[in-house]
Amino acid sequence: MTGKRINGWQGVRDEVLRRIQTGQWKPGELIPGELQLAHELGCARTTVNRALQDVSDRGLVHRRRKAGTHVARHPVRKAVLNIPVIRIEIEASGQKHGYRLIDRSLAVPPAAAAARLGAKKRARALHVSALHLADGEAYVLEDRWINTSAVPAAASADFSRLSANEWLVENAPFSGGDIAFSAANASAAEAEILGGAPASALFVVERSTWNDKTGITAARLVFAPGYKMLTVI
Amino acid sequence: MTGKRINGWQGVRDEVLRRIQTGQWKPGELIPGELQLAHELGCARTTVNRALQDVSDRGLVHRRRKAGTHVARHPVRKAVLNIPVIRIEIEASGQKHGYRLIDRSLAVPPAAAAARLGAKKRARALHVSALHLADGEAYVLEDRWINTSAVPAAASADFSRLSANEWLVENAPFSGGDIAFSAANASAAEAEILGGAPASALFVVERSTWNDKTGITAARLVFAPGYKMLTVI
DNA sequence: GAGTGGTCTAGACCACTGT
DNA sequence: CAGTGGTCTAGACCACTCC
Repeated sequence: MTGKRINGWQGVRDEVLRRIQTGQWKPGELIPGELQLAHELGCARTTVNRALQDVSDRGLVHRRRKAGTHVARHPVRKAVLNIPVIRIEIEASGQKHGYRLIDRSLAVPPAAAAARLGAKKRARALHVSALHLADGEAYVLEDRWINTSAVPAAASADFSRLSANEWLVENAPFSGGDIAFSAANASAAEAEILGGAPASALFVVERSTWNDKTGITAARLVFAPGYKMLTVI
Repeated sequence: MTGKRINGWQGVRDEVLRRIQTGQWKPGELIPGELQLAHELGCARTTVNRALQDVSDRGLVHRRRKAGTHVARHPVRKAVLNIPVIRIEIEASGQKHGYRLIDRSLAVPPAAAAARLGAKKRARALHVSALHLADGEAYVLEDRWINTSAVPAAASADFSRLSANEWLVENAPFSGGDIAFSAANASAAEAEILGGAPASALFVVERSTWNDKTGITAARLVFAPGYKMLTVI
């Protein structure tokens, strides 16, 4: 007994985090094995294993069989971004969600969008452009291409009341996707719709999703001036 | 036996994901209990529990004692951003990291920065401004305030060769922090240093970190034009 | 109160990898 | 080859919460 009270695997994790934060275990250093820690802290090895896997997931230690567990030299902090449906994001902040469909048409997407959809050249896809509002103010402009050969049902959805964003979540399951965050100067049209001066800096999110290697949709979300995306480490 | 081969808890997780993706289990629906699933898949309840916790962490199901496990109605996708030390980020992409210290001085921080540091009014803090380069090209401008009462050792670090970013990782452990991502128009000075037209849109990251409620540092990272931050879902 | 998930345990075997 | 983490198991008890 060390006199310390450890409360479950989260308690073990916190103790490990404390030893790293206080410098008791320094970067690059080998920490005791699971069995030894379990004995020291008075719990089963399984519990220590669970705790250390959590610390490893956070990037604070590296674990290798036979080599043991080492404190990371260059901890790679991980920030988890929650990506909810836009309506929910707005409502979660206590605001009223508004929605206005701007365009819905079948057309040949530009090369960049076609590539992200994995569609054939000159194949037509469904284009949906819409504005989301929070308490009546422009919030984000959604410009989206949908691969109708992968999601045929989309051809008969009208998107005038339910956004493509939300419709897809409920009707087009996906197995993976990628996201890019960047900044862009507002085009004249974007400045007109979103408000703010022409060429003002806008926060842009580009998402592609696919299901089993088949492209489903590619969206470009342009947020109104002043938007910040927040999270914690 | 169902004739299905399940390979460990990750196999169970994949099977659960498959059933959600294919719509076999629909949004809002109650899925079988752990014991029943364990029996169906031919493994121990512990294994099913491990798998379902992983699926829950991804936001695809909600679990409540007594109520059981339900498929989420509005799955909140989570994107994990890796936040490495800037030098490592540049070197990981195969480029050569360059570094130029622009300013290092003790001064009274502006109100916004002071608030993020949790410092007293009119208290002085250490200001460090530096440019990081990738293969000789401007990459990101780092503008940072350090709370010297929380990290006294910083006062004697010179930051001319090792960036404050990296020095702090090794010398000032922290327990938490927050990050904000946004877009901003380049100031004249920023355009001059980073290249690109005046007022071009720049990607901005603002970080604050603290240790046990004591503010450590507040940094504003302004990336060169065209920067994109990528991740997967 | 009863049912479900959350966690702990002790033991076992496997998988990887440094020496 | 040997040491360490990765995982599975069966059983147990606890904690929460819906009815």
